[in-house]
Amino acid sequence: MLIVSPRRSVAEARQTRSDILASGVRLASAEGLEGLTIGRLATELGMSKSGVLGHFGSKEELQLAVVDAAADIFTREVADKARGVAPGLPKLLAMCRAWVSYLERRVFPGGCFFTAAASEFDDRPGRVRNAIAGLTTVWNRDLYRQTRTAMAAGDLPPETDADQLVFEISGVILALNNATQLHRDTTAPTHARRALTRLIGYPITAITLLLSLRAA
Amino acid sequence: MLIVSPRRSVAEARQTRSDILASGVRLASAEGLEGLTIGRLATELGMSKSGVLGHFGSKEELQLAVVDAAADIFTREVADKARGVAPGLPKLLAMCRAWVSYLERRVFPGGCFFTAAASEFDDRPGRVRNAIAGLTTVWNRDLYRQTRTAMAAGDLPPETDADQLVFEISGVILALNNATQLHRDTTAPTHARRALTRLIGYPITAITLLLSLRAA
DNA sequence: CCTACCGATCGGTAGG
DNA sequence: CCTACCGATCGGTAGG
Repeated sequence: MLIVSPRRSVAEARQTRSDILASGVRLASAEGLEGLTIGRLATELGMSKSGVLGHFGSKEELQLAVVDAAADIFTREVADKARGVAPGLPKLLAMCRAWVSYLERRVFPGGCFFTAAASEFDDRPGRVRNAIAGLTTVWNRDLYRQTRTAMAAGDLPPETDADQLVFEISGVILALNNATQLHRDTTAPTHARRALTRLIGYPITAITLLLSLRAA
Repeated sequence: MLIVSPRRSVAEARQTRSDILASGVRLASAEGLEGLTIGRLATELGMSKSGVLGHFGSKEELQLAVVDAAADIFTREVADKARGVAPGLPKLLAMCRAWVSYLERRVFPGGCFFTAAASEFDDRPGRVRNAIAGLTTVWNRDLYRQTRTAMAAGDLPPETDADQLVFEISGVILALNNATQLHRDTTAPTHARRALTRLIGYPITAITLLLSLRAA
């Protein structure tokens, strides 16, 4: 019994898929997940539309794959930067620092991929919306956990309202993204660091982070 | 010399235009300013596409008119609610109160119209982007002005960084919008009021507003 | 304000 | 992974 052999090797196909996703993340970051059309992607990659679509099956699957690829980038840029840091306050500070840096460096040219995606899909029930909501919930939960650990360790006041703190941190992040993208406001990272420092009670600069590490 | 008479009277045409904009604001709030297509608008209104387009000339003009119509609603919901209030701290409190209420009541079903529009257009240079950026700049400037007035009156500490305060207020607003729309988080308005109260140093509840008024 | 169009592009399929 | 399609919809125009 013969199996029809693919025109490209498995390794080549995987590379193509990863190329498509890299272009897709960039395109979706600038134009939105709906503005990411199969035709534009194909043109940009010098492929046929069906060649692109064949890797995913439908536009929704393509969107889900692009969201996953963007999440990998975010994880590499933020969570991984705090991976070796002691849980609690040091890790909370490191995450905030990396988050601000991720927005300051404009890792996604269109600003935070997930803020844009959330705003685009928060009114459209479906798998894409669920994926975005799920990811941001996980990241917020991580902030919450580090806050509770910091409280337990006595590094944050015991009367801290952890949910409230996470809400306010998310606000600073959103304000930074908004000011950077819409107003091209270059003072925004400074405002964001100042706000976070006041919220958490410790400067979020690198030096303090090192001191926290040494103390841990 | 004859002028070709329109099929509808001027008053009727104006009413039609206003009907189109009302539908347009609702559609754009849910689907985005790009998802607002002339065909869908026509179907929803029981009109022909060219009948809709004739009122605006092009899709971009339609988008600009919809942004203006949404700005009128925002002004009615927020700025007008603080119109009679004394400048400075009382007005700042009243504006924040109205802003939270506007998001809590979900005046636009898709969440803050301008947050969504900003996220959609922050990467697309053009008149629509300029209109959105201009409006949010005006509203932020109003917050800034009231902050300065409150400082001059001694109602806020003289060392207050007004730009920083406006940045942080905008973050609370954005976090409230995000939590409400993406996570359907009903505790968000409480978090937002608590954050604003702490930022400004006075409760933003109605009773305090009345007391501030009496004291003024 | 309508009908009747236009070329372009959309997501997706058949078949190889 | 390609060519060659499909019906639907896009923004917009001509002409009345």
